[in-house]
Amino acid sequence: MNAVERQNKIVELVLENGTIDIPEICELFDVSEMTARRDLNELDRQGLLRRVHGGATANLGRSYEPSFNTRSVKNQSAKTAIGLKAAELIYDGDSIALDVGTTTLEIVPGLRGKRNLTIVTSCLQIATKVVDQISLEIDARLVLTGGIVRPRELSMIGPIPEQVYQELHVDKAFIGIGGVSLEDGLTEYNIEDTQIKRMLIRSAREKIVVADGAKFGVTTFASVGPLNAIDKIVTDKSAPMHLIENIRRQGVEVILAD
Amino acid sequence: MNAVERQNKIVELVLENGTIDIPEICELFDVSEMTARRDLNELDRQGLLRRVHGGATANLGRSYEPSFNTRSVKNQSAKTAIGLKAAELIYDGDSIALDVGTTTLEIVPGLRGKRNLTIVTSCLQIATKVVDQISLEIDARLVLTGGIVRPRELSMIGPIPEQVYQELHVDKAFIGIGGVSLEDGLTEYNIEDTQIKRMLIRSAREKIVVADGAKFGVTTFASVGPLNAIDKIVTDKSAPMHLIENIRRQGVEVILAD
DNA sequence: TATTATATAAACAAAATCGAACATACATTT
DNA sequence: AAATGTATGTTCGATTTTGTTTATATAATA
Repeated sequence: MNAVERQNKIVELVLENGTIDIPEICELFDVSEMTARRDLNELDRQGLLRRVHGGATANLGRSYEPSFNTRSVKNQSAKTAIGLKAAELIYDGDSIALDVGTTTLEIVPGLRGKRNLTIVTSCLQIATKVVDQISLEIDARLVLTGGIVRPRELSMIGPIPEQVYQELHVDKAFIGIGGVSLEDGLTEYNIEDTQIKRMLIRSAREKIVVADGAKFGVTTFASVGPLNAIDKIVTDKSAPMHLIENIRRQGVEVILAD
Repeated sequence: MNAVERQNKIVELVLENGTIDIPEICELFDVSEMTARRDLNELDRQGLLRRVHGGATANLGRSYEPSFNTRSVKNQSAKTAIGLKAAELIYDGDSIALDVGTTTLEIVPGLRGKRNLTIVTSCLQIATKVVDQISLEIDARLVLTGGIVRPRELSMIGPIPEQVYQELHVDKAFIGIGGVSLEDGLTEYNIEDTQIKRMLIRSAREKIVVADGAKFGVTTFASVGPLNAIDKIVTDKSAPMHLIENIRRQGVEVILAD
């Protein structure tokens, strides 16, 4: 077992149990305390966990966003279903923007077979997936916003994408979000994201949020906008029914994936 | 069992188990450690897995590499050497721009270990490779220009990258090129590329062309600029000596990789 | 607060791993 | 047959990772 493998397992364990301590690591992987410490320090540096005296804990504060890989596992099947359902809203010839996120990423497989799309995104991972799965020349045109690449999300931020979104106009924007609540509207983990999401929303004729049920009733760090800033929400049946009803009364169409 | 066959099996195993180590390969295929290492290094270079100390781990999300790969096996070892040599021109703290190309792509491995870099590129493939190989948060900041993604080269073109290059200024630009000749200077296959390359050259304090020997004495379709628009050329020993001498006389420093 | 137990980082040592250089074997080309 | 090219193995110094020791820092408890 090499270092990388061991560190991955440590992260898994921490995410599962919420915490880990040095002796536990020593025993599990048969390494010295020093190695265990070095691993934890490195993982803390990478932001994958939080180092504490004697061990480490999961890194799940309110303004902390779980890293892409970690997040994508959670609720995966719901997200896949939501992504496919959302893709049904896209027609041949549409220009669409795909926001950063694990749910928006799941829209990509649903694009197969659609013709003459223009896809705008500020997420490197989505771009890669589009290139992998779609025949670009014939069926789609891919536009990247550019910007400073954030290491974990592989999203691009800064003045470049803001300016680009200001100048581009798409038919439909699909927006990923950290939390959806009646009181606080749409909220996001990261303040840098909120600005881009706002521009994205402004640049689109139709604004569609994709969010699995676990996001409902949740408020995260930074506000993106009120609920009525958007037109539709695509979610799954695990979303609380009373919240859905309430959101619908505010004029937002809520679509449920099965 | 030949090398290719063995390497295919290794990739399969890694995809299946998520990881593999050197002794495992030695035993399974009855080869020396050195061969196992060479295989893993080669597969890492191809992007089929990620090399780590003691073995390799799976590398997801890069399945578009092979198509690119088949195109560019030619002069690969020369390009690798040129890339490494060119990387030696980069110092800690530098901001650099990496142009589209198979040779510029080979600069990326040479960036390992350098600190505090800012890397600007309009090539999706280079971006992916940087993300895979460099520890972004600490060692480098990656900026993508954005733009319309060209299906085959995975480079970005159009008004967005032109504007971005106009507004950014880097210490060193590394430029890939289709042909270098005394009469016609620097030329490129594609007219869309020339405009971007010109902006790139203008935005950099030091302009460095990377080109294997086969590009010398060659004129392709569209002109990028005269030879004296650049400061240095990094190439290999297969470049015709009389041309090199002549280029040097024009005040362009020519660096030979071994 | 003072004391004790535990955890920590730094420095050094040991082990594993690495890659460069060269050697060998075999196939292909000239 | 000779020359060239390719794949592989071997050796060895360099590098990376891990372990051990020790002085210091931190937490728990009296």
